[in-house]
Amino acid sequence: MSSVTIAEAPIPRMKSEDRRELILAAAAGVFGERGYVGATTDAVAKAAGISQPYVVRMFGTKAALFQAVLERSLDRLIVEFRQEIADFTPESGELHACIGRRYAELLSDRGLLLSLMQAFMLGADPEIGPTARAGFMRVYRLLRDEGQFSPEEATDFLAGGMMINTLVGLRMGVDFDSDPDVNEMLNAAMPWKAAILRDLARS
Amino acid sequence: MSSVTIAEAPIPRMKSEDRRELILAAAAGVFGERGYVGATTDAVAKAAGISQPYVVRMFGTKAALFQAVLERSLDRLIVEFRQEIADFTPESGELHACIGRRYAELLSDRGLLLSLMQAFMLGADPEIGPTARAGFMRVYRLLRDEGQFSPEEATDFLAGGMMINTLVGLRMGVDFDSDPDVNEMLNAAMPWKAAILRDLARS
DNA sequence: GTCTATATGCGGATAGAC
DNA sequence: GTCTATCCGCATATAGAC
Repeated sequence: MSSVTIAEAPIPRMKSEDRRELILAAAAGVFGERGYVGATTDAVAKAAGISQPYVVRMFGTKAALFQAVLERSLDRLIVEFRQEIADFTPESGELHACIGRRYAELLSDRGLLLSLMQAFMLGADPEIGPTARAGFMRVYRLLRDEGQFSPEEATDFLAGGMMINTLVGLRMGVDFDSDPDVNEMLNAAMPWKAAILRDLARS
Repeated sequence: MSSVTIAEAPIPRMKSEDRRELILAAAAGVFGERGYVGATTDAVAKAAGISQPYVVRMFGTKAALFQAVLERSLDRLIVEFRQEIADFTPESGELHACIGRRYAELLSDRGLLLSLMQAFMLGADPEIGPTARAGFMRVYRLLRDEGQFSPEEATDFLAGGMMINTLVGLRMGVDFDSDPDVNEMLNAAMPWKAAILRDLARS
């Protein structure tokens, strides 16, 4: 009979706070993969397992979503660096090497690094530009003030980071490591653990 | 009378070869500014002073246009580097510093560096990715084989380049140099001529 | 060689039900 | 809290005239 209760479609409900985090994580991946403009709210929605209008509903606009992703990525980066600085003891080796290792570990969330890098390319955008510049300087100041880096040490460190970001952006190592030159280059660029990048790359 | 010859609208004709170069130059700027997806063929057309369909007509598709821009940017970069290596004499100082200066001068065509960098972020794209990776390796090999850089020297040099590209992408120095930290950082990142970047930035 | 007009598809955003 | 349906604008690409 029509009054029989049929198994209802499982509509997963969630506290909007949790849902928000879920969307942000998905969005970081999509923005990192396709860039700000190339990413669609629909792709984010699919990655988060919800409907496209709901993504927009939660953040108002795609631009606002991107800003939120950017903020989150930066916060997480800074938390990691700060903790490495706090945990640091002279026996661990050199501080910049330790932070470098920590940075390399962040590669496990490729979206984090790439969404940041995408933002760094959008300096001309009137809304994103200022946020991106301010974010970059936050990292610089952290290294200098809390990490006791000299300006030169800080910029050298950042240069290495931008190099790694670029290599991640290029998807180096994915299906390219048949070329011995690539491996030579990757090893030189990341004495730490080119291995890690290689592992992560297959995805 | 209707047969009187009125001054006709000046329709500038050109050899398609010249027109092609004109479009490529305009496109490099637009792609650099807005990214591959964000750039519109219409914006390129306007920058080149022609109609949108004509842009498409000449290159077939937007993707093909981007590939052409990428190729052109890389070729120009490599020509510059190669010449600097050829002109090099021990009295000029250190080779990597000379090439660095040459790189800094390329900043005058911001589109060149930025369109390259945009391509480097598109490694996930099935068409652009391979071209971008191959291009990056071309530069690496040039430094190593013709410039006699060790792998470590080459990657360090490239890291500095990626840092500069990032700063250009961020439009650092444009309306941000009221912050003394920014100037400190820029000076550390580019002992060469932070001044040049500053000049170029206003545009 | 270059344009105008336009077809077509896609993506962000809104309305409103459940 | 979450969905379906849908509007609307924009951008690539095509057709075809000059």
